[in-house]
Amino acid sequence: MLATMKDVAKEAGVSLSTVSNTLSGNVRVTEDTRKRVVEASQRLNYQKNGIAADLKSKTMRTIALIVDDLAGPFFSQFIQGIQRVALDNRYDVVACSALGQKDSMGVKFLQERRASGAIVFASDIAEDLLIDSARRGLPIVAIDRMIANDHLVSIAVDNFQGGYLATKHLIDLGHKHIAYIAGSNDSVDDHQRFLGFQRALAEHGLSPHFDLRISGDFTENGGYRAIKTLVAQKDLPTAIFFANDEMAIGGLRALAAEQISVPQDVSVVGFDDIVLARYVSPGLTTVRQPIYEMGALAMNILLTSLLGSSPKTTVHKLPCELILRDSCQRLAPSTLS
Amino acid sequence: MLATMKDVAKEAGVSLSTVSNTLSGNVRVTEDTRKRVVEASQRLNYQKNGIAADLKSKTMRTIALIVDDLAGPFFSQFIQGIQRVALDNRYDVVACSALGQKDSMGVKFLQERRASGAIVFASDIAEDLLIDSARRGLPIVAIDRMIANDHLVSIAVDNFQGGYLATKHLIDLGHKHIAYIAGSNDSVDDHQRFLGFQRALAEHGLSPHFDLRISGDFTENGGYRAIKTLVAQKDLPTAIFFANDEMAIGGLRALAAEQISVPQDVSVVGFDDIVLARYVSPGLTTVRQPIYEMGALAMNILLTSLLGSSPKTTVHKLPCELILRDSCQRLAPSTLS
DNA sequence: TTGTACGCGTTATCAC
DNA sequence: GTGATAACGCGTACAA
Repeated sequence: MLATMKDVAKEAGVSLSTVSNTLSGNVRVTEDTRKRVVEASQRLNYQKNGIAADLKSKTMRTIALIVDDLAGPFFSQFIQGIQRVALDNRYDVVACSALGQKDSMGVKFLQERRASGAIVFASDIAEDLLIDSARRGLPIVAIDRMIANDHLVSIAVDNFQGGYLATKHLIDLGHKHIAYIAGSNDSVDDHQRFLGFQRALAEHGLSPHFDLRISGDFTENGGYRAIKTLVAQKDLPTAIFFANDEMAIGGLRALAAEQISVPQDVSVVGFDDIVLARYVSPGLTTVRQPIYEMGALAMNILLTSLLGSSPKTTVHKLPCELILRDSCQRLAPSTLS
Repeated sequence: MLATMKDVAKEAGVSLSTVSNTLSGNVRVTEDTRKRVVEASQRLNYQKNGIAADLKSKTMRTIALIVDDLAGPFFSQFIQGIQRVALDNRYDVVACSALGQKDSMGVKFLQERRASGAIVFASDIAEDLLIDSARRGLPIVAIDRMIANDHLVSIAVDNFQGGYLATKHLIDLGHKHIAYIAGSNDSVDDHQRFLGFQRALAEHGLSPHFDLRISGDFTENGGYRAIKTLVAQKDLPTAIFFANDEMAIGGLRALAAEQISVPQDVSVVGFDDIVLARYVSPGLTTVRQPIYEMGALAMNILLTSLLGSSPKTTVHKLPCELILRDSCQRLAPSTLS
C-alpha cells in the first residue's frame, strides 16, 4: 500500500538504483531523469524508509538518552548540555523514559542496537542490564552511579564534597548546632551528602547531633513536616542543612508558619539549585550541581567511545559549587551556645 | 564483528530459523536445543537488532514526540499526559527536539517512517512539512496550531477565551484602566490573547488604550523593561495583563523596584501558570493552560487514527482556567478614574 | 549515466 | 521440532 523505491522506479520508468541515486543526491543524474523520478515519487506519495536505510548503513548516528523521569527538575539543563555537543558532531539525540521497567523503550534501546550509544540517567534501569549492554558493545555513559567497569564509564556529582561545602559554609558563619534533614534512607546521594556533612563537623571538632537527623523524603511536604518535628522537639538548631532544595522550600514555609525568621533566627542551606531556589523568599543559599556540564561531559565521553578509543577514567566525579543567597547569616555572638 | 543470528546458528549447530524461534519464544523447541542456542548466543554476546525486526514486522508501536525545546516549561506535564495514555495502549514514546531545523531528528521522524505516529509541539517545524507528512500517511497530531486539514488533527488552547477570562476578572474587580503587555508580534497565541482582552473590554463598554500595549518579548527581562517603560509614561494603569507568566514575573520585579505595591497599587494577571507563579510574591493570579490534558487528548486522538478511523473533528480547542492567587485586588472606590 | 544483483538481520511460510 | 527460503526496503559495488 505504501510506496517504496521499487514502485517509484516502475512509475518513473527507471531502475531502482537510479531512484536511490537521485533521491540521495550522492550521484549525479541527468536533469531529465531527476525530474521524472521526483515527479513519480510525489505522485505516489513516496517516503523513504529510514529504518531500512539504517539497517543497511549500520551507522545511525543516534544517541539514546534514557531517563526515568522526563519531567524531572534536572532534565532540562541536562539535555541542553548533551544536545549542544551532539549536534556539533552531527549526532541526533532521542530521549525516552524508562518508566515501564520491564520492556520500556529505554530497555529496547539498550538491548536492541537501536542507537550508536546511550546516556543513562535512570535509577530504574538495573545495573546488571547496563553492564551487560555495555559489555556487548554498546557505548554507555551512566549518570549518577558509581560503577567501576571497563565497558562502562559513569559520571556522578561529588555529593560528599557538596555536603562538605554547605556544612563548612555554615560552620564558617559561626554555627555549631546544625541539623541535617535527610532525603530517603536508601539514597546513595543522600548518604554521601550526609558523610560530607559529618566530615565538615568532625574537622572542626564538632559532632553531629543525631537527634537532629530527620528524614524528609526529598519532597516539599517532607521538608515541611521535618521542620514541624524539629520545632516540636524544642531544641532548635541555629542552622539547617536540607539534603535537597524542595525540602528546603517546604522547610522555609514551615519556619515562616512558626514565626521563625530566616536567616535572623536560623540559617538554611539547600542542595541542587533548582530554579525555584532563586525565587523563594529569602533566596535560598544552596549547592549547585553542574548538570549542564554533566550532560556535555557525558556526550563528549560517548563521542570518544564511539571513535573506538576506550576511556582511561571509568568514573568521573564533578565538583559542586556553593551558591550564596539570603538564607544564611553569621551567627550573632549573643546567640552562641 | 558484532554477532548476528546467523553466527549464533553456526555456533550452536542449528539453523537460522531455529535460533529465531528459540529467542522469540513464539514456537516451542526442545529443551536441549533451547539451551544450546541460549548458550551460544551468550558466548557470542549476541544482541538482537531491533532495527531489522522493525523493518520486517512493519509495526513498531512507537510514537514520536517532536518538540522544539525539550527543556521548555510545558514539556514536563505535556509528556506525562502522553506517556500515560501511550503506555496503557502498549505504545512507546520517544522524544526528540526539532532544533536543528533542516535535518533534525524531528524531521527524520516525520519523513522517514520511523514511527507509527507523531505528536508535534514545535513551532520550528514548517506547516507544509506537517501537512505533507500527514498526507503521505503518517498520523499526526499538531499542538498549538490551527490547521484545518483532513489528514491532520490539531489541538490548541483557546487563547482567546483565556485572554477574555483574565480581562473579565480584572473588569469584575472594578478595573477600567488595563494595560496589555504583549509577547512577540508574530505570535498567534499572543494575538488571540489580545483579541480576548479586547473583547472583554468591548463587552463592558471599555476600549483598549493602545498606548498601553507594550511588547515584552515573552521573556522575564522583557516584562521588566515593559513596566519600566510604562512607569516612564506616567499614565500608570490600575491593572496589567501580561501575555505570559515569565513577563509577569519580570514585571513584578520592576514594580517592586519602583515601590509600586501589588496588588494594592496595581493588579497583575499572567498567563500559563508556570510552576514559579505559585512561588513569587505575591502569588501570581494567572490563566492555566490544560497542558497535561492536552497531552492525553493528543495521544488518544492519535490512537484512534492508528486504528484506521479518520477523526471527525480536525481542530480541537481546550478551554483555559483562571487560577486565583494574590496579585489582584478589587479597585478601591477612591482610586476610580 | 543507468541497470543488475546482492547483502543488511530479522521474521514468516512452508516443507520435512 | 527443525530447516530451507523468501521477503522487508534500501544502499552499493559492479557491469553495461
